[in-house]
Amino acid sequence: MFALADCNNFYASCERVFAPQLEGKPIVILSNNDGCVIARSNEAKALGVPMGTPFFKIKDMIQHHKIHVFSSNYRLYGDLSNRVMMILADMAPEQEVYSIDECFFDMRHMKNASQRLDLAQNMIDRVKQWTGLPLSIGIGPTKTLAKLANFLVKNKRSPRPSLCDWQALENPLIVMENIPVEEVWGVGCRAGPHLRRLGIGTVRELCEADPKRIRRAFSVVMERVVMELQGISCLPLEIIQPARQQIMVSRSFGVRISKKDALISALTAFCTRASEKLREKHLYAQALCVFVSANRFAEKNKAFSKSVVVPLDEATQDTRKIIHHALQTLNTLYIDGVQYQKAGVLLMDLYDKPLQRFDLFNSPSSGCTRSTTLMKTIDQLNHTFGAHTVYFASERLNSQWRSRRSHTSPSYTTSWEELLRIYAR
DNA sequence: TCTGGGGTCCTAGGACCC
DNA sequence: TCTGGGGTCCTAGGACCC
Repeated sequence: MFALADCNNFYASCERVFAPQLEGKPIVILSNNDGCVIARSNEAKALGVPMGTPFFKIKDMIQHHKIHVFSSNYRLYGDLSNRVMMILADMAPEQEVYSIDECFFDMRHMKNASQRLDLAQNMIDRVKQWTGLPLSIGIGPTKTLAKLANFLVKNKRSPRPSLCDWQALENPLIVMENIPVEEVWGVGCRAGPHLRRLGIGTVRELCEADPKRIRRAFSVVMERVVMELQGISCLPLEIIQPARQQIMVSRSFGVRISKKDALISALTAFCTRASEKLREKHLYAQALCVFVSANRFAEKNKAFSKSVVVPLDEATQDTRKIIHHALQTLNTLYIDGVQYQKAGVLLMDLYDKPLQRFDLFNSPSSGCTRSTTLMKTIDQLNHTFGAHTVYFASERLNSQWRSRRSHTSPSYTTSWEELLRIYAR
């Protein structure tokens, strides 16, 4: 048995924890650069704000319905997510953190359904009391069915308000009959229409399909989805996070930029952050990819995108080396006159130990330890005295590219300056 | 005018080996 | 006229997730 715990409308709920006057009011959260709607409160969903819409297309609607708008505040959401995950980890032995607002648990050890329901209810109550965040829990014999149980909770089709045990449903086939196939975990926007063309439109129809036929028409992934719906567990709990395979940092720019120094500045910032992530995870990169693009929504002949992969002769986690290679690459990518909209850096071929190829005739240089010490010192300074206490100078050449964030809430839980203030009269 | 960021896995096809 | 069989590894592109 698996349980899936999921925070309701996570980003919107995080904002509400520190702005309780917004309880019951419609809220939307925007992506970086205030581009698209990426989270909505129930009230905003009810008003018909679609997920993923560009903000500029719904500005009138926002004003008309007095919808509250927030730029995304990942420091706040990340911190609250950690708190929720820690609370839950304390209550159940085996936890897989699946995303910023979701985690799976192993519930095999729970003898009966009432024990499972009690534990789940305790989790919901404790998270609400300790963090102020609302949680839903779905329980099922496979991860996919636990997800589906969670869907029932979110859509108020569960017998209980915040949790649902698939095993306790009186007639699961009838329930499946009334859920469109697109709601299944693993069926995306491409497979949905394809399944419908094959005469499979509901979860029940997918559950009753022949797995081998589905495998031929799709792939082993969809075959597993069918089996999971049938109650055959194919996706185990992943308690130990598998090692990262790549680390990416990229941003859309606040305005279109055409000057090379703005791109240099942006890439320096991206490389700095990517290298920090590398060191946080104790990894070394053996290759990197640099990419730049112009407006991707332009007509085909105007849309422009270019990327270059650079293999490194030595795996590294040294920000200087990564910046050096990225900026060298920029010389071959940059075209005068292009209006750039986005750029990024991707670190690839990650290893948990440096792959060192020493010179056959010389002893290992001391460069390695010097580099480690320098990076550690920089990280410590920035950790102790705040981000950007020390940085690489080329980051400040031109800050034209910085993203728009016009509706940001304070970092209530991660910055002394931005703590919530309460006044007494 | 304006459209996010960061990941994973699978498959097909090409290159190469004996 | 007629051109094998059985592998591995790598990469690009597609699909999916939150």
